[in-house]
Amino acid sequence: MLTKKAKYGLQAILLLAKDYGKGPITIADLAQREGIPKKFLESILLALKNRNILYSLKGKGGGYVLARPPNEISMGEIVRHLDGPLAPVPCVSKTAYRRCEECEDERTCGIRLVMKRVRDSIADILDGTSLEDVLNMIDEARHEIQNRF
Amino acid sequence: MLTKKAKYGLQAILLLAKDYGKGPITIADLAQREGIPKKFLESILLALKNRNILYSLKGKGGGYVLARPPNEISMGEIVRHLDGPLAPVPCVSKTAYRRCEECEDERTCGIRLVMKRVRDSIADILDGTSLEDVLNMIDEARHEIQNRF
DNA sequence: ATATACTCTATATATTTAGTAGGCTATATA
DNA sequence: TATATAGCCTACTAAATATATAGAGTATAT
Repeated sequence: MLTKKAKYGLQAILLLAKDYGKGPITIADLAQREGIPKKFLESILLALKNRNILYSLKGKGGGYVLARPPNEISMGEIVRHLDGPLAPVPCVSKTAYRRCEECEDERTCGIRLVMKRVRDSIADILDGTSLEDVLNMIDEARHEIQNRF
Repeated sequence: MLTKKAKYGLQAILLLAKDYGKGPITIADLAQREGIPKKFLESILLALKNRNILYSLKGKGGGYVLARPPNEISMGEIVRHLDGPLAPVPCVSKTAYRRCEECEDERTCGIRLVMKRVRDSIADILDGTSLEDVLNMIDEARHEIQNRF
């Protein structure tokens, strides 16, 4: 399950992606528009900045902007940085592998064999979907709704 | 991330699947063989019994058995019952749908559009993999290791 | 100078996870 | 029918994680 942290982070970053190239947006503005506690969002955006997903400008007229264009930032990178590894068990994680202590032979662990498929599938989707892709998906969904009437 | 609860449950249930048809296995036996705290496993197996995944026999010679043959129990059913919905956000869950309060229009929410794909993919894998399938995967993995030498 | 806006450290609260303790109930079998 | 076996049920607790909040500090545009 996505935590609020990741969800808030994604909400804010999608606003930044939508207005990419139009200058910085303040934390206060993002927080208000999405109904996110300001102080909480502050710490989330800071984390994303440290990962070089966002860039910030201080002082008047300042705020946050994407550090890279929307097609160069994937959903996977964001979720991983805010919620940790995508893998359901650490022993199938590629970015944060950790052995299960008790596991006698990892290669023949049934749970691992299944969860590896799950991890690969999640990673394929999230790493294969950029912010630009998401914006396009939203547009498509909007058009579909229009065309129904 | 899978909780220990789900992991322990899966470990125990895979032992039961392997010896399906050979009579009941006690909690104490399962706990010892997998290094699981006995009392914790007790509550896990009870939950699986209430879901009609396991069946139990009391008294001497008693213990737990699968309530159905291994090909009729899916990984998805087990994980859902122990850890809750597979969906990363409640608004894309089929078994436990819940609306996001703040969300203005669910149909055009970017996070939802992406997470729906993730949910469907996880559900396809876990609901499409039975305990029998897992046992077969383990066997295949064993043979692969053999054939390397 | 001054207001704006991000940065950093510390703290608080709620919820979930991961257990533990102990008595109760049903059953096989001697 | 006594007894040991083995699951059932209720309650409690400790630790970790999630979800924030407070307040002082720092950089910057005007």
